[in-house]
Amino acid sequence: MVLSKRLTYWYLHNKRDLPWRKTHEPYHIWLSEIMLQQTRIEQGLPYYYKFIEAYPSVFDLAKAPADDVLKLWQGLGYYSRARNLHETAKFVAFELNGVFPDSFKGLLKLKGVGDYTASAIASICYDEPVAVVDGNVYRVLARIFGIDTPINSTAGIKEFKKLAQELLDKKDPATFNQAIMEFGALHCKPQNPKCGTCPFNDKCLALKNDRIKELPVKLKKTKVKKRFFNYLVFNIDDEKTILEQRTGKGIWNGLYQFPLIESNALIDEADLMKMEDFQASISNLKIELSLFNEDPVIHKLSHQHLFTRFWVVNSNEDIENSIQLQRVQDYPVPVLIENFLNDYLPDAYK
DNA sequence: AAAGCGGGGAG
DNA sequence: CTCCCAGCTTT
Repeated sequence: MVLSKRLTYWYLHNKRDLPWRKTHEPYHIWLSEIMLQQTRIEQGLPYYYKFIEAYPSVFDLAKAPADDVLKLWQGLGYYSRARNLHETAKFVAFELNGVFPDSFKGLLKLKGVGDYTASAIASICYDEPVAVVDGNVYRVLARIFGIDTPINSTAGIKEFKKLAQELLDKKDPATFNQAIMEFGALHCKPQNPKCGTCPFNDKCLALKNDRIKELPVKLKKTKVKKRFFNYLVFNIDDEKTILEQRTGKGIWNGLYQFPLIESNALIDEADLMKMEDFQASISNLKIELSLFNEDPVIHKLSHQHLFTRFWVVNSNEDIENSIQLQRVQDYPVPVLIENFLNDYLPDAYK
């Protein structure tokens, strides 16, 4: 039997009941696909529900303030996705009269939509025969066909896309694409794949050659960089503080945080007082410093470990641009800040 | 071609 | 601890 037939048979009997599988509306499919980029379904699911409730149509999303969108995205990570999501919503709503492009080529032009996402939307919404290649597809194909070309090499990306496109059921690309991904997620898993009950265990080259654990091949892991964050949590008359919005190309672009002093190592109060950035932050204020956490919080990102200390800067003099402490939770903040706030803010403020 | 971008779950 | 997740963009 051809691969696509076995795959779709497996899919029909094993697929999960997911909300975006009840619709072919481009807005909902697009929203789910952006959210699920590099994100597990279990993690993205609650966000999907939140977004379709807050923004039932692309027009609602387009009209929303950027900070509201980021706030709703808070905790999901890769925040450029949220910024691109909003940009694309505005483009579709205001430039395309709310109608999404109806082809792979057209979809590919949208911000935040790459080869995978354009293929997913085009196949699911418009039955266009374009194969998706996500992490699941790489794994399933690498194993069944015993391919050891690195999946994140230029050659690998080309090779796997070509193979997936050949295998694709051109008559029902929507089902095939979702089937191969679901199969990778539930059956041909990274660890402990269920080879014993696999519909392909008669032909899988990786199983035959005992290479399940080697495939797929992925090029080198990046090394983690250590950074040292000192947040200045201003406490003005026990009612106000300062937040700043992150800008630029680094982590958490667009999110808010307390004034940050970054150092090259863990520092004490005396070191902090000597730093120019710190002196500039407090200007001529009369302050009293207290360290909130002696043991730094180690916030782990994919490529960085952030050793973080929160310094409470008490003062009775007001500062320009200060905001009410209660208002802090209205701003989109990194999980690192959110966790701190849950420890720091009295219950009355939450 | 390589680097950068989050947070969380599984083993 | 390591690996990886319905990847994309920038350099």
